[in-house]
Amino acid sequence: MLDPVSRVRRFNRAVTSAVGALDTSFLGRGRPLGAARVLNAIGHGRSDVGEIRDYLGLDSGLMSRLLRSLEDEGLIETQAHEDDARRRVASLTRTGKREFAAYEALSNTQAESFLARNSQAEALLAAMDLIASALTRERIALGDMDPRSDEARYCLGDYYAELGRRFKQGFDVSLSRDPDAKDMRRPRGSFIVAMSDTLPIGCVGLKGTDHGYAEIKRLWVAPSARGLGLGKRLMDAAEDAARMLGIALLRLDTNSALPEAGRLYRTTGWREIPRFNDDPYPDLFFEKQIRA
Amino acid sequence: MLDPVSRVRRFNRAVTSAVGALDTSFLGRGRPLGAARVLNAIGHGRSDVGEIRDYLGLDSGLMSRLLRSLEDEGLIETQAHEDDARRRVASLTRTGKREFAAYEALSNTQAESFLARNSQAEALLAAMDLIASALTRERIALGDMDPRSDEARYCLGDYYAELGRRFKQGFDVSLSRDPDAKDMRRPRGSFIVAMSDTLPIGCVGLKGTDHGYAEIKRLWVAPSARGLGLGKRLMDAAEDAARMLGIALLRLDTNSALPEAGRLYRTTGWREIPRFNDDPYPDLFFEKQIRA
DNA sequence: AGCATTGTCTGACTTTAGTCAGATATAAGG
DNA sequence: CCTTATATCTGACTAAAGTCAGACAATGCT
Repeated sequence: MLDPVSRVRRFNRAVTSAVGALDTSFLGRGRPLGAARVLNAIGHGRSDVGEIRDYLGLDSGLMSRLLRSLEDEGLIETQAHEDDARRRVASLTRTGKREFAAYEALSNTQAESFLARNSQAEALLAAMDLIASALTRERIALGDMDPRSDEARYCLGDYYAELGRRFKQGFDVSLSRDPDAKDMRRPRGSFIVAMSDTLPIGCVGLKGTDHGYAEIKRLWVAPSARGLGLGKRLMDAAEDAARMLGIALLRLDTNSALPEAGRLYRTTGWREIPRFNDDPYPDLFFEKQIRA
Repeated sequence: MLDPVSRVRRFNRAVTSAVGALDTSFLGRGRPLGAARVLNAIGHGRSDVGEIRDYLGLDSGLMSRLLRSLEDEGLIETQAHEDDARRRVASLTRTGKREFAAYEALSNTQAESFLARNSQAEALLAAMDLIASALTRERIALGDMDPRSDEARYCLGDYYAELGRRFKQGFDVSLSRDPDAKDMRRPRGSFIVAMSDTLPIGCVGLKGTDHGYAEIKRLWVAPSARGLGLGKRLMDAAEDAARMLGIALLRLDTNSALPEAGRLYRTTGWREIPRFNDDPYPDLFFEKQIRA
C-alpha cells in the first residue's frame, strides 16, 4: 500500500479518471472525440496532415475521413503543401477558429476550476511541472530554430530573467554582447531549442565568429526540467552542430554565480582559459577542442 | 505559456499520453479494454456486479455482455448473491487469476520502469501523492473500520512516526495510553478511516469509556492530503458516530507541538478544560458537548 | 524516361462501445 | 397476496474507431 509502485499506480488511476472527465466534456460539443482531437491539433499549430497523423497515432484512412468531416462542417480547409504537392496542409476557417476557441475555453475552465478547488496551488503546480517533465522526458525534442522564433524568444526571456535574479548586480541585456541573430543561424552558427510537447524547456546558441572558433551562448534549462540531464544533451547537440559546420574550436563565457553551469563544463571536457572578451558579466572562460 | 492554466494543461497532455500508453499495453493481451477493465475490477476485489458497473460507469446491458464474454473465456464465474438473489457476484477462476496477474505485472512493470528512469524518485512520488489526493479529493470515502485492519494499522503507523518526529522527546506508544481496540469498535466506539481510492489517507478513533463521555483519539491526516479540509471531515464523522451511539459528551487530549490540531479544535466548538488523565504526552485537553 | 517511393484518399470491411426497450426474477412493504 | 421497486439479462440497434487493400498523383533516383 505504501510501496513506490502502488503509489505510482494510485496516481495513474486518479489521473485516468480526470482525463476521462475532460474527454467527456469535449464530447459535449457534439463531435466525436477523434474529430475534436484533429481540430485541436490543427488549432495548436500542427498544420501538416502527416504530422497530425503521427501525433495522434491515426491510420491514414481514418485521418483522411476525419479531415473530410471537419471540412464538411466548414471548420477547416486543406490545400497542397507548397514544396511537395503530395502532402496536404490543413488550416482553420473563421468558423473553425471559433470552434477551436470553444474547446480551448473548456480546457481552460477545467484547469482553472481544478486550481480554484485547491488551496495550495503553487505546490500543486510545481508537482505537475515535475511530473510532466519526467513523463515527457523521452519525448524532449531538440531542434534547430531561428533565434527570432517565438520559442527562442521565450527561452531567452526566461534566461535573462533568471540571470537578473541570480546576479547580485542584476542583468541588462543591452550591456552584454547580445549576439546577432544571423551569427546563430546556419551557416554561421545554430540555435537549438528543447521542446517538451509544446513548451520550450531549454536552449543553447552556437555563435559563429570570424576568429576561427565558435562561441556557446545562452545555455538555459527551465527550472521544471532540471535534473534530467538536459543541459548535457543541449551541449552535445551544440557540439554536433559545430562539427557539421566544420568548426573545431569552441569557447564560452559564464559566471561563477551559476555553479551548475561551471560544473557541467568542467566535467565534459572544457578547460578554463583567460578572459577572451570584454563583456562585463562573465568572470569565467572556457574552451574545448572538438574532434570529428 | 507559463501561466498556471497552461501548466495544468501541459500536465494534462503529458499524462494523457502516458495513460494512453498503458491502455495500449493492456490491449496487448488480446482483449478489448472494456473486458480488461472488468476483469481487473474483479481482480481488485470488487465482486458485486452493480458495484463494478457504477465504478466503471457502464450501462447494464454492456456490463452484462462483458461479463458473459469473460465467462466464455473461462476467466470468471458468477453466482447469485447469498443475501439477495437478484444481485450477482463475480469471482475469478484459476485461469482468471493467472490472467489478472498478467495485467498486474504489466501495470507494475510500467510503474517500476517509470521510477527507474527517474533519479529523483522520492520527489516524484511525493508530487504524485499530492496530485492524486487533490484529484480524488471529492471521492475520499470515510468508513468505519476495525482498528486492527490493515488500513487502520497503516494510518496508526504513520501517525506514531509523525509524533516521533514532532515531539522533542520522541514518541513511544507503549508509554501512552494505547486504547484497547474493542473500545474503538461498535458499540463502544468507532474507528473511521478516510480512503482515497485504495490508499488510507486519514483516520480518527472514537473511544468509549465508562465515565459518561467518549474520547477522540488518533486524529491523523496524511501529509499529501493536508489542506483539503479532511481533518474537519473526520472530526464531523466522529461526532456523527458518537451521536449514533448516543454519546453526548466528547473529550480529547493533544499536544501544543501540533498547532494545526489545536486550531481545528478551537474553531469547531471545542473548549479547553483541565487535564483529565495522566498520559505523559498531551499538554492540552478539550471537551465538546454534542447535540442530537 | 522509367521505376520505386511517398502521402493521401476511397471503398469495404470488422470490432468495440454505447443505448434503449422490454423480459425475467427476486425482494420489500403494506 | 398484491404492488412496486430493484438487479440483471436479452435483443435490436447506432455510432465511433480502427483495419486493410488498392488507387492515384507527385516526387526522387538512376
